[in-house]
Amino acid sequence: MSWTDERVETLKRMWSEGASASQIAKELGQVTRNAVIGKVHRLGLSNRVALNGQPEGEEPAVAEAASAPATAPAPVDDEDDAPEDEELAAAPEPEADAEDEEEVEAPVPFRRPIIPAGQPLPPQPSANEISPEAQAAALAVEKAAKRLSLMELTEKTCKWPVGDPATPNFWFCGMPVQQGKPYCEAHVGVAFQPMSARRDRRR
DNA sequence: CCCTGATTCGC
DNA sequence: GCGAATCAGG
Repeated sequence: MSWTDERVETLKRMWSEGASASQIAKELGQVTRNAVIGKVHRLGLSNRVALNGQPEGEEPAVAEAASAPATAPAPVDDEDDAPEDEELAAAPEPEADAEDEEEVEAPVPFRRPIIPAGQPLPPQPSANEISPEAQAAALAVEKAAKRLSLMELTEKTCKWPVGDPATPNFWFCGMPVQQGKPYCEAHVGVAFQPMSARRDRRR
């Protein structure tokens, strides 16, 4: 497969839309994400986000606006090609944690100590040693959790158990796991408490 | 371990 | 020009 005009166009479009190299590669097919990245660089449309200004000497310099007297048909009134906008290229940043908590003392709603058969539950940290922040985060996630059954769990779903396993109201969180962890971000937060944080937390 | 883009260099 | 291998970061 070679870089036909059509494929290059698709590449440009998706890249400008913020798609990752691997996503683009999958869409195009027959190419790897490395090929996509390489092409992106050769096309000169690299840095979607301008974040530099450091050791490397030159870089901004020229914007060859009219330096293409070659056989290239002059693009007339296209909205295309405007490499001058330095201010543009705002990276979509879906990071938004609206944490409005005045009462950090969460009343610990979960935890149902009644064990059906006598087998110990998985090492759920007792509520009194979870940091309030982590509790709040977990609580928020559990409200929006996917509520998966055991059979629906995969390597990529949060395996945090919620509820009493002996009742129909038992389910697993199911949110996207944090890389390498069995839980989502919020539940990682309650599962892995730093020693310093859980130290001396009275009930 | 999963992913991201950046860079290098033989082809 | 191309892209696998590698690097560097999250």
